[in-house]
Amino acid sequence: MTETKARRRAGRPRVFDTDAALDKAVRLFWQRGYEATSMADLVAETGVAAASLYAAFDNKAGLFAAVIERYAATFSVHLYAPINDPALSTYEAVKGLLERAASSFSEPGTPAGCFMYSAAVAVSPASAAIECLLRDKRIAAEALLIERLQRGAAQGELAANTDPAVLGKFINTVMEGMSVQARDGATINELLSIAKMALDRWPAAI
Amino acid sequence: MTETKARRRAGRPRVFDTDAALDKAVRLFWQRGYEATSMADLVAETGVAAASLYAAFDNKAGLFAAVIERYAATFSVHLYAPINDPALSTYEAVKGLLERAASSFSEPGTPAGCFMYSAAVAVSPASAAIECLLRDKRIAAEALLIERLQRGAAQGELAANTDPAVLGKFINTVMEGMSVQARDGATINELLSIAKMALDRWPAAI
DNA sequence: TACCTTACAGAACGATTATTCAATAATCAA
DNA sequence: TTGATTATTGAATAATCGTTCTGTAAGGTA
Repeated sequence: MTETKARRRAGRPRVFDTDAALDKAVRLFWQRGYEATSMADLVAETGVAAASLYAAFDNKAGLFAAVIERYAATFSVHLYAPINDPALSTYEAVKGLLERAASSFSEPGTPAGCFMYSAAVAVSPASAAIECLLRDKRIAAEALLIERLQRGAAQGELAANTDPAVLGKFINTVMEGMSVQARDGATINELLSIAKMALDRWPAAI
Repeated sequence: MTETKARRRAGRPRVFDTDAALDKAVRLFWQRGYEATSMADLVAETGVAAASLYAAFDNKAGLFAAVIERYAATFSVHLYAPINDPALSTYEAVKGLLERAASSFSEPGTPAGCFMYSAAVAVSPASAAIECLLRDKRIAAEALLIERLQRGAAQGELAANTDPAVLGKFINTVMEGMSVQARDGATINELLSIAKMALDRWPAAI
């Protein structure tokens, strides 16, 4: 937590709420992707003038980077909470992750699927850096999952012949596929059946 | 097969090879997606003048529609061949599908992943029809897989308590996830391990 | 009060977008 | 050879892209 009573910066104070604007921008990039979202769209949606957005975020790529962090701090934190919950068994943690994916990917109030998986999959060479930002986040999330599975394996929660790295990649793959399914209109119940099937034959220790 | 010696249309004959141009366009849209691929890019890559492309395909959306059919007639046909092969058991067919996905999604000569899953996932409202074209293809492919599983179930190849629709959606989800994994740099061996783990969930009849 | 700093609003920027026009070229049927 | 039809080329179209400039407003500090 930064100090609430922080020294006010000199100059005219910012009038627009940064997080509120980012929340609007998150929805837009989430729905349309990076390249298909124009600065004009962002200005219209946030109600913040273009020059103000540039002053705050440098350029479109900078705004997108801030949007990624905003999404991570809100939606991703909620999605991955079971993985970081020490009270849960490894199986419960993965089950919780997939079930949250099912509900969150099909949540009516937000665009379908996961922002990290849809916002910049295929992109022009000029925006390759943008694609990379999201790819790094995806890879980091997968690593987090694999680490959790490795801890579980170390505590004897997984069958001895199970490779946590492969299992983690598999779970992550199913989740990425669930995002595509959600984009194509899959209901929460369909997503839950998919998650259930992925959890079937869980390689528990004997 | 249309007649080879078809009556020549009146007027100046087309000089550029339509399929060759479409093959180039496939790669471009596959790599960059619909919106991030400009007509200028397509002109540079195919070597065909803009006006000629418009004469042949009406507009960018029409060209993209032709590109979809070209991809379906080449890559998709190869990918789904095991599903349509009556000599294979249901298990062998699905195994063949997933293994072809693993190798084709990581094939060095082509963009990573599957065109149908990456070329237009998040798109501007103006191009919503484009997104729909691909979604319809994805849903049709899933239906094809489910039909194959239903035939297998009817022949007693699946466990009695297995819902072919759920199993098909699960297999399809894994394949969609594998496309994202391939885009993020997964090797063919990693993709094969994922496919293997999905097949471990296979509900064979007792 | 007078500075200094930052943020605002709106117009303007050059570059790029998808698309079309006008002129010419190549084939067929007569 | 003449006319009809279609393709090609290269320039030109209006609209939109991300970005920046200009002038003014709103806060601090002295």
